[in-house]
Amino acid sequence: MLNKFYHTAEDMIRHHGGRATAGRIGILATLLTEQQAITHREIEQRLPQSLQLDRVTLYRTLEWLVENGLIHKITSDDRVWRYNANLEPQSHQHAHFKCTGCAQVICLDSLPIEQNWPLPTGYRFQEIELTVKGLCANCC
Amino acid sequence: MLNKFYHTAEDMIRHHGGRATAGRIGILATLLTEQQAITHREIEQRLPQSLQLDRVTLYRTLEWLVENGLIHKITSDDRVWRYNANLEPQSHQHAHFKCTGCAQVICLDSLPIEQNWPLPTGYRFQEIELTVKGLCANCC
DNA sequence: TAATAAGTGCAACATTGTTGCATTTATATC
DNA sequence: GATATAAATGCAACAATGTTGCACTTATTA
Repeated sequence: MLNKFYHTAEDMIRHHGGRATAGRIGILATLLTEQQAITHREIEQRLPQSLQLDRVTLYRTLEWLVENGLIHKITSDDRVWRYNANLEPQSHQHAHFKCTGCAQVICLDSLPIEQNWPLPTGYRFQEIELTVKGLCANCC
Repeated sequence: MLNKFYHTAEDMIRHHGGRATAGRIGILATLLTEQQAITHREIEQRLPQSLQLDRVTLYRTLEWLVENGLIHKITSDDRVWRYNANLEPQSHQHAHFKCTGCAQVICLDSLPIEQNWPLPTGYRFQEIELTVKGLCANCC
């Protein structure tokens, strides 16, 4: 199952002019398999034993993947970044759902986010961060 | 100017059955004077020299004020909590604006947040966190 | 004024993320 | 295929934010 994503991951990385290292491919493939956004620590745990990376390398690789638009990272109230692969590169503007029971985070692509927010005069809109909190199906 | 808020702060604290200590009153009064949400560190800097509190006490006092609904705290992408006094106790559900230039955070009470978000089946809505990012009047 | 629970200060710790620098490696070129 | 080189990695140390345990102090009650 994971193998399928290794090839995809390598392609995505090469398309962005980056070196296709084992670390990058493994990390991106791991994120591609996930149906949810996961933390640095969770990524570490899911990497195969043949691919044990240094914490710092993982942080730097994630940063590179974000900068190149292959993944995106999500703020949360527990002060931990969560990462999710960008299946469709163009749609970064979407909302997220966080379960207050198990801390699971998923992307809510279905939520359209209009950009007409009434700000104080003199303020300029850039982007919006929207997190819906509640209980997931398992925690209900 | 600050004195006016000390009396208000003390009243608010006593109404909630808490001890009216110098620390609590000073911290709440400081937050009441602010037109924006400020961080733990900024609160520390704004406290009068006659009231120098331990970091831990400040954290615990803020926690108490949040639990008692006198202030609320706001997540941000820089992993730092920001605190704001609750002028109208009932209206916790509002959006925030964060300036990407100076990191200033203000409350956008004018934004109505409807609660009809289409979640996956089996999911239950609890609350919503909404942060609009952009440039404030000073940074434009 | 004294008793007591509530609040505070200090030290140590935990978690998450970052920086500097030497070493290793993927890729381009020969 | 061998080699040069920039890019990526690993290690150690550090930084920022927040938490825990426990002894001490203080606001409140009686």
